[in-house]
Amino acid sequence: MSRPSASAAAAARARPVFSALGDETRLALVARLSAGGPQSIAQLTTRAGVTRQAITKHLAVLAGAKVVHDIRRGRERIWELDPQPLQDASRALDQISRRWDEALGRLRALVEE
Amino acid sequence: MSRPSASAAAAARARPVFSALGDETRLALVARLSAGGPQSIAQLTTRAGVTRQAITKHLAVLAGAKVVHDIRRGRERIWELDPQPLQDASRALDQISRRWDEALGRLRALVEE
DNA sequence: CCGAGACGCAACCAAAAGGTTGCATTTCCC
DNA sequence: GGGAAATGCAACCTTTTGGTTGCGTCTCGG
Repeated sequence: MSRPSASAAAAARARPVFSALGDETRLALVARLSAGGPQSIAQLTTRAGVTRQAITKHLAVLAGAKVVHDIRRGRERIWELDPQPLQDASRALDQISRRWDEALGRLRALVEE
Repeated sequence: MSRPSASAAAAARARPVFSALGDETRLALVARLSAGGPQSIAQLTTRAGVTRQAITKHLAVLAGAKVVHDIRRGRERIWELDPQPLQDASRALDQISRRWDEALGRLRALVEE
């Protein structure tokens, strides 16, 4: 098995992703990019409820967490989802749950012995 | 299959969890509870780097996201992990990744036709 | 060529977050 | 009984966050 700190380290690495997805606007952006594919800032701003500049800032935060990346094309900037960090974060959460189950099992064994 | 908004709704429900885990101290608390089982505030404060009051506040935030819950026992308050919301969040992230793969596939098909 | 479309940059602002200190309470246990 | 342990409550402070407005720049297309 893994060392005690293995899942904790994985979670720590995923922390920027959690932080980025914790905001409602940003999570909506990710959902949109996930379902609608690569889109420009102007496109992502429509029906977002906030200014284009706000969207730009949010995209920068998401990019900082490696959740999205941009591709410049002419006068526009296309943003695309990066699924890998999301997968990693997903696995990290799963490991935390599993580790808890193990800890619970050990506790029960301790009580019943 | 699910409707277009299915994974988005799941993600939206998981947002409080992401928000809660986005903080370094809180993520460390979750990791500790996950690996070490139920613990009191005093225990969780040791080697945390911040005050007991700060820990108390963080636990309140985690409780708000249903990630932990407390059990009062005598003069102390035991905090325990709640794995279900973490599992749900994990699945939500997974679905976002999958949906992106589908969208990518449709895009490629569109280009190559 | 030149107007409109798509962005970038910077200053500024109000609210929320993270943290601390000080003091009151409740519960153990010698 | 009484001190120490474990917490709760509240006021206060600083930094970060999310958002806006204003203006300049680059690019496409008729």
